[in-house]
Amino acid sequence: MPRVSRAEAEIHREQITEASARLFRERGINGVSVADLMGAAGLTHGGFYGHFESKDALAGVAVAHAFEQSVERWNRRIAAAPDDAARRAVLVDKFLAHRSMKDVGMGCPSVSMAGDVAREPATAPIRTAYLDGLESLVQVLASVEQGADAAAKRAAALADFATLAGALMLARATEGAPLSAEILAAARARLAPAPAPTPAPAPARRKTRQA
Amino acid sequence: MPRVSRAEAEIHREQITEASARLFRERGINGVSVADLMGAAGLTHGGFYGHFESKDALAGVAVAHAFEQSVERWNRRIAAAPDDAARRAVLVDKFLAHRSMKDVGMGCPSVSMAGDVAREPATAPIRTAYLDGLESLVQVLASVEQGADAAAKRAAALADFATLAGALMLARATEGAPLSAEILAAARARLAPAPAPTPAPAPARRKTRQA
DNA sequence: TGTACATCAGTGAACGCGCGTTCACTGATGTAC
DNA sequence: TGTACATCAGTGAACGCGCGTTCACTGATGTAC
Repeated sequence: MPRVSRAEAEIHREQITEASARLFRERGINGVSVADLMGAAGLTHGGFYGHFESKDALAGVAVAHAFEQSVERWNRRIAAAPDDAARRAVLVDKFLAHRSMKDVGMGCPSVSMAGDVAREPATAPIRTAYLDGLESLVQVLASVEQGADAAAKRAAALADFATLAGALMLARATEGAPLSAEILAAARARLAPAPAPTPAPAPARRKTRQA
Repeated sequence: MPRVSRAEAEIHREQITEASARLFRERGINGVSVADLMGAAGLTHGGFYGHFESKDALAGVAVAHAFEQSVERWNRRIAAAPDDAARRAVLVDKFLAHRSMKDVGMGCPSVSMAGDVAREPATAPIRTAYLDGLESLVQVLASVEQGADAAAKRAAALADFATLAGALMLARATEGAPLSAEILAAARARLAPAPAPTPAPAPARRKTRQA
């Protein structure tokens, strides 16, 4: 059915973006074909170039979208906490959760896209998207850090982020082995020495998304 | 010139392994073709399957080789230091050095291969190679950590490793932006708060390799 | 040491396949009157 | 509101290309005598 309405076409564009944001995180940019992405929106591959200039251009849009989702999620989480210490704690706790490690497609793109981004040339759209997205997340984290001044809070956020992202990356690469959970636990202990760890298997309903 | 001597064939196998260990780290497994790898050893692509069962099998061998190089390098570095604090400091310092970030092909495979490894199925040879290699590096780091007992030293090593690997990953993905060096500096400050940072541009000759 | 022959490391053409991108075409949508 | 026509979202075949892997072949190496 060719020539759908403009409203429908816009919905299609959003579906392609949404599916790309998930599939690129799960399988990497080379691991997903244009036909896969269009198929995820119920379309055939030929129409792709009516929506995006190239696969690379879409990768930039998709990564930006994934980071926006993460920033919104982080802001939602810290909004419910009473003070900065609790806000930082909830971000750490969710980021290093087992569920976070498993659901790559909805997880933080700072980890799942880092390898792809590092290998792209400096001019690729995905690099700008990644840089801006990471900066946004770092600022959210810095806003809840303890510190004498803004510089100290930012430095704490950067070091914390390195630990969080590194732990998730290593845990995923060793998934299936005991070492995987060991890494997550060690990072959790390092970043949140005092309070309670994970809240237990959860009683009733929970949100589906993560870090 | 077909049918070279067995000694030459063994050298060819080592050259393929060596080139793979470098190129896979730089460009990822999908970023290098069998023809590229054979070409790096001065051969044509057809002979590849006389040396390795498949590209996947080679990836396992190459990653294991890369980790072995890293373990040797770490052991060489700590051998020259007077005490455990100095040993840990030199490992942190070299891992987070600017040169370490730039030379992906000779850098630690725990960072450069993590993305590829995480997306491979559980049965892929590269997963076992990565797991064993990472475990070896963690043990080297644990052996120079401060701690009440072996468990505490291992936990410290795992948390430190997460910070090191995460910082290098994020710095590479943001290379070219000020944030990149900022991340490395924050991780360095977190892991080595007291002693001297980088030793300065270096006076005379230096080794070529890194983390 | 020398000869005869089997072995096998490497060659290069060929295989089937999937990819990103292009393009002529279709027919419902959107618009001008 | 109704009609006529231009627009353009999506289709599916086709393009050129590079990939991992296979295979018949070559001729120096390695070995048996």
